[in-house]
Amino acid sequence: MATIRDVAKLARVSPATVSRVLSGKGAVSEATRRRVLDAMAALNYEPNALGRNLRKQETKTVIVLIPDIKNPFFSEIIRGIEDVAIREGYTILLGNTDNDVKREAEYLRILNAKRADGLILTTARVEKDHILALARQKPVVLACEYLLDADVPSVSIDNVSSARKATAHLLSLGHTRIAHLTGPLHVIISRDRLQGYQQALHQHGLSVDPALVQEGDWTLDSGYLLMRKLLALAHPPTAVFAANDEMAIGAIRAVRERGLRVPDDIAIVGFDDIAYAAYVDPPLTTVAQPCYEIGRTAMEMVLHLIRGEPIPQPQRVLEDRLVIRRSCGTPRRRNDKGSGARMPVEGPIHQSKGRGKA
Amino acid sequence: MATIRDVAKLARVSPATVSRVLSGKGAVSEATRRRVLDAMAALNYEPNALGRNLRKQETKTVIVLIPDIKNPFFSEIIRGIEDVAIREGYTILLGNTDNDVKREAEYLRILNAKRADGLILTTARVEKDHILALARQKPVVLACEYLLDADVPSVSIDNVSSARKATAHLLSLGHTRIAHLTGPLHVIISRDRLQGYQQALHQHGLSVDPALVQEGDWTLDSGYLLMRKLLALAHPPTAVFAANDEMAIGAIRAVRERGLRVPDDIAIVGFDDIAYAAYVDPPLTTVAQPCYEIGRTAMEMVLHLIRGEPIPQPQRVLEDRLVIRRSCGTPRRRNDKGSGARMPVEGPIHQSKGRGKA
DNA sequence: CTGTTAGCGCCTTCAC
DNA sequence: GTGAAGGCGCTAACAG
Repeated sequence: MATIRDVAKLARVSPATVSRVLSGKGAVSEATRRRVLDAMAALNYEPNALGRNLRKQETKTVIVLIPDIKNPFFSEIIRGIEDVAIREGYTILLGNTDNDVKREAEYLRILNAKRADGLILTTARVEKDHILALARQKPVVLACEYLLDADVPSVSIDNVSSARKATAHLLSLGHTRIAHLTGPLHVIISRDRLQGYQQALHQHGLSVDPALVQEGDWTLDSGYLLMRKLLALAHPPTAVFAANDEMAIGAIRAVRERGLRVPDDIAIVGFDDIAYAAYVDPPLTTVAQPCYEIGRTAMEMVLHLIRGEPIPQPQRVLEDRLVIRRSCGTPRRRNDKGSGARMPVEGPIHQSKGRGKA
Repeated sequence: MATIRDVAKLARVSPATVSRVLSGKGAVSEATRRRVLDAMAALNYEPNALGRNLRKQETKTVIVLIPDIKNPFFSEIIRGIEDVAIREGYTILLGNTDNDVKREAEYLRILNAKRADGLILTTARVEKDHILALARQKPVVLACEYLLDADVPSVSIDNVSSARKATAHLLSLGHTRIAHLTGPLHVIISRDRLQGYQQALHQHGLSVDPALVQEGDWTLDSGYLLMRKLLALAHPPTAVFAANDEMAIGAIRAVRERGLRVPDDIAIVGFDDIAYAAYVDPPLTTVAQPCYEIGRTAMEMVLHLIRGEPIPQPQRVLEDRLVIRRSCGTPRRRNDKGSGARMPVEGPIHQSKGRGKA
């Protein structure tokens, strides 16, 4: 492979001049510029990033840590991140940690070894203090998550209010025995959603039945398994609010296997509005997060940090939206009298964002 | 950040000795080794990868190009790749190209700029000659895909025979009007699956009705839309073989919206066996690809290439498996007489592979 | 406008 | 067993 010296030699200039042509900075006469360009073309020259990286002490790379690449929710965030990255000449180093703290640590070492200029963390498991310490020295941004009492930049939705909204929706349909399938409770957003659920019940004068709160791990399987547990209860719930769509979909299957129907026997609400939510049967009522937007914003934030610019709004909270489909049905008959067949508003099959084509 | 010189100074040795301790190569007395280690700890030293990369002309990074990160099929492949990568001290640079040739080209440039040591391509759009040229100079491996008459290492399943098998299954249930939802036909695996579908029909003495073959783009939406088209036909099909699960799931929704039932009115078979396949209603009959295995193998292959070792089996074809669930039902009544209610064999809800936990 | 010089941090000879 | 020297490819500062 040709180096900058080879190009310089062929164009009969110094390496510095070639570098100037390359970067576009510094004055170069049109004539020599031509010569250099020709030489580059002739040698099929591609600047070696390794030399440049070392010299400039930067890699134009950002690490993105996600706990579970199989969750489509994260795919969409990654798309948002990557679109901005590409536009700005950056590359993303994907770290799928599978919820393994050791693997997370591995990627943090890569950051420290200067292999990347910044880091985007989504629902990480590293300890708060560790993140804080890291964020003091390196560009770090939290996506979908935030740190209490800390000023690490973050983008997310208000999970408490969203969960409250979702639960309130079930309450408004007449449900009083509402279960909640939580995410792993060591993750703050799981706790936030749990809190929103509790708030909604309390506001309705209801108390929280601990038997109806089950901790899952976001997967289809855990939703399925936990729902079976709930159905085995002496007093099973009439509605379920799952902390993400995958668990909700798993729950639907469990309900159906039991010979019951959604929403007639059990109403279900999910969270995230992944693409499948509109395609399962019945289509899932869920809280739509602006995933793509979250990704975009997170990437823009690290970029600011990397460039030493101030971040306009370091703690960004984006809007979510309750998408009502069929999985929670119409208002529930209050034990005896019907309430008329009101058609629920149906959410869109999908929202096309970015450059997706049907 | 401390450099190797700082450590050397503190340990009162030369940088060379520190380097020796770091790499474990070259003899160092136990006493000085201790001193160096202590100095490293004291300074919280982390070797700068940039310097090392430049010196050694390697980055321990492999680029993985995928056309669509939202497709869960690829997520699983990535997991396989990453697990091997981590184990071998490599990192993956994820390139989600969204089927954009320009974006692919961008990532190939990164490879040429020495920012990565190798490349794994999954169903890429770059021209064959371009890939060939690249593969001659750099470690390149194809996953899920292969190049005709070329010796670029690849791992995939035999898509022709799998598709034949899937279609034959529908034929064996008594269907004769079987539609096929293809992937984008510029991708070789789409053409292979189409070919398998055609072969099965021919072997059954049936001809292919062009109206029943529709080209999609792997997405839920395209499956939905194409199925609507098929249902609008004067003679709609009684069965559909979709080239992937997402399109199959989209198709199910279209069928149901039309007031028809799966599999009673229309039988559906998918391809890939993504996690959702077992969770939709009815659970999807599909061809299970060993995604994780494909990923693992692909990564092992690039590593061989990078290390200049020979690859045991450069053209690897892995086993697939038809997973029979409920979406294609029991043998079809031949117009008039019933055929007894035979229960279909039900596939597993999911296969747990790797370190996934329920 | 262009060339020379001097490293970025590391590893690998080659001496001793 | 250890140190000194050189250079991977590039760019920034300084001369001219």
